[in-house]
Amino acid sequence: MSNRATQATLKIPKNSGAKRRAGGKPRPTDNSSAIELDGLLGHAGYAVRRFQLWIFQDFIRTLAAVDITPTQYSVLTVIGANPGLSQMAVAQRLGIERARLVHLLDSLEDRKLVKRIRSRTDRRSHALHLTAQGTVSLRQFKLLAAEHERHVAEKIGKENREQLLRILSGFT
Amino acid sequence: MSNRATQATLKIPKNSGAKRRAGGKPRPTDNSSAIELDGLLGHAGYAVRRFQLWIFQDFIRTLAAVDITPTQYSVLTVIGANPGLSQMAVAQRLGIERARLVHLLDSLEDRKLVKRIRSRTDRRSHALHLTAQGTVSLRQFKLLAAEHERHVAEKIGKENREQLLRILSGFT
DNA sequence: TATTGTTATACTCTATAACTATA
DNA sequence: TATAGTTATAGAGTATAACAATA
Repeated sequence: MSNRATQATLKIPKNSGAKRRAGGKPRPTDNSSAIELDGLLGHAGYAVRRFQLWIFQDFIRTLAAVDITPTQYSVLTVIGANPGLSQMAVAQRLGIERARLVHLLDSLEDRKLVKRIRSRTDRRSHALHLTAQGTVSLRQFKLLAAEHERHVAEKIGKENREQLLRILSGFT
Repeated sequence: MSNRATQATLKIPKNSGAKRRAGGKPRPTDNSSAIELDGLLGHAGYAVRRFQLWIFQDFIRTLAAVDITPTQYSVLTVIGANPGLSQMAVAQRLGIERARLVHLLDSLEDRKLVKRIRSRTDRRSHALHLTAQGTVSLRQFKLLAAEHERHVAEKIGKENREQLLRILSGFT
């Protein structure tokens, strides 16, 4: 009923910015820039959603060569910083469903970036570790992620980016 | 390949905050608050994603009684402020796929909030209007949305919310 | 009994292509 | 030919429930 999905996924348009409209008389439906957004502009959620679309698109574009999404990056980073973590712990920490993390890890394990090691103390759980290759790769991913972060700074300004991080520091 | 979906949907946990862990000795996987987030904290995208999850959850919770999602609200608001707009125009303006907007409008039309009127000048397109009931309802939705916005201000601070809107004002 | 990881199902959203009716 | 709206399909993500192994 109220458990509704309200996406913020992405979309990297192939024909970005191209194709405006050749000639002919402009029709009322055409002047998209003149469309009134009304109250929407006063809503933090709207701005944040649009910003997140941009930021995720840029992240994916910047890390396209290594084929790593923001979610994959966050999983790798947390495992790298906390070797031996269980799947439950990673899922809770990042707010990912544990059922979904299974598939994410399947993929990362197939790519030899992560390994699951059966815990000896609690054989129900898996201790998560980066592989040697995963450790090396993550270093490269971090360089690219830093580049993405510079794009953010360019887009909204260095000072503004820092203020943003400060304002949202409570959401970890 | 790089056109990947990197969600930010939501999840309103039924058992919010409950169920921690009764007794027994704490296990290494249990101290979620001690888990190192490493570089993630320096990324605007991570903070923004977490913030958006919170904000959408609160929006949905606050408008649960009227069963309106952020996306539905944005569509209604734009139509209300720009009567006669075509579906293409709304879709472009809000960054919604036109194929998806069809279903969104089907639902809003079923609920008698919106009506599609065949354009007389271009019979391919529909001019979108709020119904009388839609106009009345939207006023109520806006009151609830304003209440949601106050929650945001309480959460991050009045000043911070205004700074946020200013920083992200470019993303419309 | 409870928890971890897993599998499975239903639903939402994105991306895409194709179809129709108009232009 | 091109465009607006529609329909359909595939993939990603969320929400849930159920199951096996283990605690």
